[in-house]
Amino acid sequence: MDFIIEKLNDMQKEAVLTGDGPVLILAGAGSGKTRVLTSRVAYLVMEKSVNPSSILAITFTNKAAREINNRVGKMMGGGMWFPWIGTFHSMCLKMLRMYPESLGYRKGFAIYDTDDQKVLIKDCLSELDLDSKLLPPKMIINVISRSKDELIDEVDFSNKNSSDYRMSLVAKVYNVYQKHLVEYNAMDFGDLIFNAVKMLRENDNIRNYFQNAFKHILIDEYQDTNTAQYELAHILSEKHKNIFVVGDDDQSIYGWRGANINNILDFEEDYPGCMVIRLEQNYRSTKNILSAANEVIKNNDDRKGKTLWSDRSRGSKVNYYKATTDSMEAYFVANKILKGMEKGRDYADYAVFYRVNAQSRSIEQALRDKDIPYRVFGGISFYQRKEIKDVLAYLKLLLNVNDNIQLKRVINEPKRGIGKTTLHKMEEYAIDTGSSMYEVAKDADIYPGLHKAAVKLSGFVAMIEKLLTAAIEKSVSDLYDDVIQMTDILKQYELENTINSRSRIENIRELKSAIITKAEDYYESFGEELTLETFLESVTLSTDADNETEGTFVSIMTLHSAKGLEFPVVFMTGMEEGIFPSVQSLGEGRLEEERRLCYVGITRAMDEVYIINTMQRTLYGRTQTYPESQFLREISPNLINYINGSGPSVRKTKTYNRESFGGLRITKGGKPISIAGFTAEAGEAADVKIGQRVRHKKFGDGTVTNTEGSGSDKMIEVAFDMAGKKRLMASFAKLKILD
DNA sequence: ACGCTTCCAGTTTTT
DNA sequence: CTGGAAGCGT
Repeated sequence: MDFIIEKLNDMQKEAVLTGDGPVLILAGAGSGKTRVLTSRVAYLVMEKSVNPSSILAITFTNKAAREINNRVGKMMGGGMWFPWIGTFHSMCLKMLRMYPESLGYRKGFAIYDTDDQKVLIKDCLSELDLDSKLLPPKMIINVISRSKDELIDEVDFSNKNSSDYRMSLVAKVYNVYQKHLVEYNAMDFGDLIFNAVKMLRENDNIRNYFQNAFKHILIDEYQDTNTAQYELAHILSEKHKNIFVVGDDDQSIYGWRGANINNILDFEEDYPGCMVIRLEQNYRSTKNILSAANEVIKNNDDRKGKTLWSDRSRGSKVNYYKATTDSMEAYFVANKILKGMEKGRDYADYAVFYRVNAQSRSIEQALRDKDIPYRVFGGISFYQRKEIKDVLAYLKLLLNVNDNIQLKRVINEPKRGIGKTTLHKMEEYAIDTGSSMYEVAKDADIYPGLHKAAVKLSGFVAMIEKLLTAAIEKSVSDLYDDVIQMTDILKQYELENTINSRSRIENIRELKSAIITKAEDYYESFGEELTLETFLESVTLSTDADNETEGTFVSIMTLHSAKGLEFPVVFMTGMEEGIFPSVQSLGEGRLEEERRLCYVGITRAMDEVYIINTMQRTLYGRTQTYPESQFLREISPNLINYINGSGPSVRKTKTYNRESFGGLRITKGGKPISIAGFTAEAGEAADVKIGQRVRHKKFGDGTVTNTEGSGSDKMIEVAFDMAGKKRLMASFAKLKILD
């Protein structure tokens, strides 16, 4: 154990060795958070003789969970099994699977993803005769999900929203939606946490059992927990009070998804007498990069406050490049990467970040053009693809034939001549008889409205029945073969024979490899054959973020997906007001979260950062101009290396012809006539920063766009509103600083 | 019931 | 620009 402790700095040691009771670790970016967490787990087991099965460690991704498991295993020489390391969702699922009846569920309940939710919501809308134009399913899903995050059930929601007509309708949908979920024996993602809390609250025995079972609770990324997760942790830790949370309020970027930053901000009040330890030494970035990140984040009010420092060298300045178009931006990135490769860099050293997935297109194009291998992270994951979801829906249906949502997805996929009229009738009969659509399909010939479709329906039923037998007898991968073969799902794509359809076939084939790999892993870990249930569960709870970032390729991803990763060289693209920060966040006053996102981006970099914006961007088929991001101006110019000091904006500066502009009177020709009460001393504005508005006697008002050099040689570049761009000697220019 | 056309919306997304 | 959904004609 000593060899583990030796490697830690004082603060990390304190964190790892701290005694029982609540502990809050405020761990800055790159401060060795995972090392602390894993060391703590190893310490508890090896020094404090804590049983691994009484440790509950919660992470936000499966990847992080795996990493902790592996690292702890390695530290302890392997062979130790931690049954309770996982994500909030997987841990809750594990608890719920033990006592599903306590909530009126049956064994083997299904998990609904967003797609399933959407279908079910639409069903609920039509059942209630509500217009999906007035109440878009997406919005309803959002409202319901946020409510579950806040532990507001359908009854509470209805009571709270009785005055708002629209919301009272949503309340109705929420109610019917929950009813159907139980009926279909299914839970959505939000239910997993919500129901776990409910189960613990309402059942003394179950609560006591888990409170006793978990002697130590450790939570990673605590800043991104929502209210339900907070409550879960609170209940579980009530008895032993050993709650050890690690997080960084400055990296809370999932507020829009229900994360409650107050969980971390108020930890000290919620857990009186808790220990607070700050990890402020950053082992990742150079001093310059860190300073830039610190300068940005210090503009936030809603934070605990901490300043990261680094032992590393100053390093190079933060590079700033102003491109003309998004395509130029992308080629700048590509060329920089090629140059770096000549100097001995590896493709894997590079990451390109952007605010929205749609921005990846131009980046991808430039990289492809320059033959640079890359990989896009996030976006539509493999398991979200339509063709994969179709195959999975068949498998899910085999787990529960009464799951109408899956049945509706596959019954006419591929086309079997079963259309919506038939489906509508089946649905009605199912409601009338209180059975499922599959039961109705089985007895299609006894229902008057289904005579015509009866033959087709019985064909479908016969196929499913055969597959049901196969599901009992065969392994998941053999069952997959049967599904593909009997449903003939590939045929339509083969006939289509387009690039698109061929890639769909490839994906479906790829699914088999995924099944085989999972089955092998499972056998290795548990010595048992992978069950269909376990397979589907792991698929719904896994995401793209679990993918490996190692390899010889450039990683390109959204800033959100970048959290937790690090790269020697980072490109922050699209640093434009309206893109990043996004218009939506500006409109909703959610600037601080955007700024945290910027902080996350910069702190991913080890050696070099390139911040890029462009004057013209084509997004969603619309070309627009955006001003540079305010975050850029928050970094002081002495930390920035301006790659192209004067962009083409010089030539583009227009001569305004307005009567009055910025307190300046001008004539038709654009020449100022007089400036009332103007006085300025030479050198008064020697320390101006980029973005600063200044006034010049001759040129009028303008914005500082660049500064170069220092001391008496310092040059300032100012884009004057009327007179265009001028370069001035800082120590001589008579400039007045404006507010 | 199906396939073709038109229309529309379009952040971020660890589960 | 692009994918998905709704609408319409066969």
